[in-house]
Amino acid sequence: MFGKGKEWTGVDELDSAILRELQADARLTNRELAARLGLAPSSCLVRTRALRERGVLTGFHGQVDLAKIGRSVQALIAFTVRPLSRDVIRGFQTFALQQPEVIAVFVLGGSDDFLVHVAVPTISDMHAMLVDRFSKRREVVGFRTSIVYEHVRQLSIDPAPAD
Amino acid sequence: MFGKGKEWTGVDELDSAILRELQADARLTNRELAARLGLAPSSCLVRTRALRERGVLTGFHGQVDLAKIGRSVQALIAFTVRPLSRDVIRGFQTFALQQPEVIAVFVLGGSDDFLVHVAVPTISDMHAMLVDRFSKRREVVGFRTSIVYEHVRQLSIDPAPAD
DNA sequence: ATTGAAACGAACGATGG
DNA sequence: CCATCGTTCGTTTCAAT
Repeated sequence: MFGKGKEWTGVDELDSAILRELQADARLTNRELAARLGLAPSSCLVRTRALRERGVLTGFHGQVDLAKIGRSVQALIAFTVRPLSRDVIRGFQTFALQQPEVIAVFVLGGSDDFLVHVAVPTISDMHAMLVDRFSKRREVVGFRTSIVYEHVRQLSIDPAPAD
Repeated sequence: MFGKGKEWTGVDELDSAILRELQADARLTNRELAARLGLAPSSCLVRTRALRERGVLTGFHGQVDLAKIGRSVQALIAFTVRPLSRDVIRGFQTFALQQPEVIAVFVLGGSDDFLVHVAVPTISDMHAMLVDRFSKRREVVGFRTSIVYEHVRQLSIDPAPAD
């Protein structure tokens, strides 16, 4: 009927514009945002708040340059874990997120079970992390490491076009 | 000598705390941030500005719930491209980032050359994107798609501990 | 839904401790 | 680094449309 699944929440052109601007710069003042949309600050505030309350906007986060905080080496590590039960998945995920080197964890379907994005000062820190902590976990039956030379994110993700 | 490579920029405990708070909530007011650190607002402002000017803090970004903007299906796609020249790498990366489904691109070393994170409304949109656009590129010699069931990011990344 | 006006709070530069 | 003042600017509420 709507073609977007049950999570679809009406987001009109104005909402989209708000999302676009705030994804690009979370510190835009409400006045400036309103001015860019040709809206009164009060109306703009109502819409932005509604987007947060509906859970469309989930948060605002500062970004740091990893190299400048002493984490120049990035990698993606694909893990296979066994047995593939809910408990094991949850346990590994929790463990991974507790490691200070870990930036993000993807839970996957396909040939690998997890992809873990890490940032460390040097290659030997990565080796130490893998052999001393990750491969000591009993559920880990294998992993493959790929160095990340570059990581670029989209400045802003648009809502999917209406069908 | 310093063990952190040439990008190392002195970040003390107070700076770390600022980075931690602003990664978790980019919209903290300077006053509130200062209060949490037990610092005067004026001093806090000086430090936060310095972190931006030194490029340690690179930006502030709003986050959206992908499902709520009609992009419920996420995947990671590993691409192999040939020949592996600078121009080809740059060209593919630029192309990928222009696709509205693409959230992020990783340039890799190892068995795959790129990892592309995408979010689409449905599986058939993903299929269409791959066959109609990505696999038409001459440099693409192969790819593997893994579904993303979950994607969790660390709330805050700490500076690497001093050696 | 959107608005304007008014009250409140925050940012910021300057000064001096 | 802290404190305070003063100006400017932003936020938020609310009655009205």
